[in-house]
Amino acid sequence: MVFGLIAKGSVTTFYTFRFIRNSMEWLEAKDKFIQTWGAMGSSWGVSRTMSQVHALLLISPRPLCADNIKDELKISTGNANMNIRALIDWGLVYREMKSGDRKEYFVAEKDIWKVVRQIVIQRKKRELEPMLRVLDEVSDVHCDCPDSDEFNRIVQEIKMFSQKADATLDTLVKADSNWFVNTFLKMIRK
Amino acid sequence: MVFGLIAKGSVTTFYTFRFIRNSMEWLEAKDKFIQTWGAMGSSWGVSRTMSQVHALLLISPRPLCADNIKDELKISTGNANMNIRALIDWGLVYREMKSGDRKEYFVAEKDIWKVVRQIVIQRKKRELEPMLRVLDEVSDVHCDCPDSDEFNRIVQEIKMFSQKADATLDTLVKADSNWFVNTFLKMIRK
DNA sequence: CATTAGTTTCAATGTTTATTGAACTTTTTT
DNA sequence: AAAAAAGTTCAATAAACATTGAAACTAATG
Repeated sequence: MVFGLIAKGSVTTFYTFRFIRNSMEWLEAKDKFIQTWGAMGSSWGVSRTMSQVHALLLISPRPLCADNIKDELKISTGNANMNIRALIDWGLVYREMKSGDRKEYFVAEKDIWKVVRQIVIQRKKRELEPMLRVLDEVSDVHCDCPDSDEFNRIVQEIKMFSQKADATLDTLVKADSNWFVNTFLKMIRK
Repeated sequence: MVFGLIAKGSVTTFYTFRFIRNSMEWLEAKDKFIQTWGAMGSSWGVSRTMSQVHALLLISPRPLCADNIKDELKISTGNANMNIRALIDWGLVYREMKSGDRKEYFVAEKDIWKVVRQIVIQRKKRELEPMLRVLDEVSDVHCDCPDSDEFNRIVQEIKMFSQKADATLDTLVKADSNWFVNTFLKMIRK
């Protein structure tokens, strides 16, 4: 290992070059993860900033307060607040109090299986179930127009598929982490 | 059944009320389906108009040309063109020629299982695989900073989960429609 | 009970993303 | 080979969506 002496103001500080190089890598890696998680969010219909706040909390070993998040991501107080609240609504982040401190702190759910489960539960409720209701409303419309047969056929097909997906997701959501891993390992093998 | 006579300009037209009522319902149903499919798209990161074009083609019993789509959805020629092309890129819509007509016509893939499969293939390629590459890049960064351990732990967990998901989706994509239905029926029952 | 630290709200503003429309290219017809 | 018809591109514009910042609110402290 190579060592080095670096003057910093009047204090001479002792570092290993390896530490310096990896320290850079670490900051880059952290930033890249947050940016990528944010971009992924936005291509799945979740706001970029909300995903970035989520990423930041996921990799943080300790609870963060709104101010920490605001500073790290260089966003406004209001924005931080709104996105933290949205994450709590999604059930992906928990509030936490420290005794002797009136600030609120936040921690992310760290168990990835629980995170995915929670997202499935929420999107099912927010999108799949309303879609099923609409499919019911529009299905079985009779008329002498030549096009309504095809409409009914397709709507029926989508409805049946969605119901199947809905039921499957229910099962998935009730299952625990091991069940998930095992089932899909089995699926992969055959 | 109840009949009615309705004066329309100088011509007296003969309708059944039932036809009139259901004709309204049909147009409403069609519109509601297109609107809902569009809204669903936009909450999953797909442009509203692209999803609407998809919906329109899904329920159409015959191939449509760009002009039909432009008129039905009241959008510009350029917009129609761009979104049709994007749907072809996604593998959800096919080009079709009619002999004795120089216009291009378009048909949607109507087998819902194939539609879902195609979307899975595309999103896997466009999002899951790039994400896996980034996770590889940022994983296993060592440094003396106190936070890198948690970072590595979480990145590792996400990486393992994503690899599992990736493999599972590969299996799903290779499977045929019946396999899908049967497997998930089994999953639902136990 | 006034002060302060922390949180929430929301109109104004800024940013991103989608759409138009007109110019341009390509292909077919006369 | 000119005209017509269809298809494509893209800069300007419009619409959707996210962010700020300042004011309002709430709860804890001296």
